[in-house]
Amino acid sequence: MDPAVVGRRVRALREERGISLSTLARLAGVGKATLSGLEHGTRNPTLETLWAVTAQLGVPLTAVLAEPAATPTVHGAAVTATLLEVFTDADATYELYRMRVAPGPGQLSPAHQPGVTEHVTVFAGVLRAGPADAPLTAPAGGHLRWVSDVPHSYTAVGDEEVAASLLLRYPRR
Amino acid sequence: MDPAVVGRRVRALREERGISLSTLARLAGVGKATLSGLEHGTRNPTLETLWAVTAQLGVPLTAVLAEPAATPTVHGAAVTATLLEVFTDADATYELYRMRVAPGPGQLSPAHQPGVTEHVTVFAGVLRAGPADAPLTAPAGGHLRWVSDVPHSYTAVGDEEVAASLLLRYPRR
DNA sequence: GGCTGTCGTTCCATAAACGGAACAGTCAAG
DNA sequence: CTTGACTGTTCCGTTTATGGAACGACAGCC
Repeated sequence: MDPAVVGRRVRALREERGISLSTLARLAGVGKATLSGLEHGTRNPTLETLWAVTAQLGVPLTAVLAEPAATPTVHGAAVTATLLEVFTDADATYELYRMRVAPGPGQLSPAHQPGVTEHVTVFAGVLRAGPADAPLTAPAGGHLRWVSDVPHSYTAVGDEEVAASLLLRYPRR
Repeated sequence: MDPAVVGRRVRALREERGISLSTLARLAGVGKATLSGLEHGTRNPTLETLWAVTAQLGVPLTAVLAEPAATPTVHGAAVTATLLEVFTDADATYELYRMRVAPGPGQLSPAHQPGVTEHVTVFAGVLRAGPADAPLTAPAGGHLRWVSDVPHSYTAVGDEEVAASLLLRYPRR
């Protein structure tokens, strides 16, 4: 992470709108010194400060945070998954992944916590996945679901790479 | 913006991974007091702190900041859907949505082109959806699938808002 | 020339976020 | 029961982010 990048984006957004540092500081209710240091990357701003500034600029917080696009969390050799979204409700937290499974030998993943379930919707290719001792198979358009508190596997059937969405559901304890 | 929401997400992500507050604090190189206060929402964390924690959790900063809100394409009164991804392969085009259905009267959507299918995975709440004359019902964790070349409906059963993922499959003609 | 306004930076006392240590609570082993 | 390792919270001294004030620089105007 690079605070200088965040600072450059804030400054760029401010100058796009043609307002001065002094004015933005006053509107956002932060000190000029704070905003100056933030734009220079010489400070380590507080969430509250960054929020006040970006809200006044009319952009979401995420617009100024330097993100390496996505976060390719490589599960292993055959599977690559990128986290699309995390959300929580009263009963559970969910992680939604976009998943690709390369053809060839599959991949084994260790067990998760008790009660965790996985939900897969296959976009393309044919996927065999589920508990390692009893995997299920789904073609494009199909859907799989299993309790993943045991070791489980992902395998692409045939030569085509599998594209799917993977939803991990973690019940609240 | 609500620091308590950020804190809840951090805690949820940590507990999903089954690691203790003490361990995460040590791995992320922050104090336990800092992490405790962050999870409770009683602190106003620094970007550096939040970055260290989320990086250790393996999620982007945006995952804990309360604003995904990329492209809200409001289907109508009861249903709001945000497009997460578009995917095309040799046979079809897919659109993956995150969908919310508000409790109360449902919503009717007109027919799509012939051959279009919808696949819904319910995360929370109970959803009744499908062809208007023969809707299907699925609880949290359930999955629905229908050919949507006829008018179809979405209705939340009960008082709870429904969260779901919606996959639209458009066959290539 | 002086005067006035605004620009962005720097100085500085205050407030608060920080990490380490001490704390009570829980669980398992002996 | 005692011990030990662990949990998460709270206390507290240190570090640092904060906002107001002072600063020099520049522009327009008299």
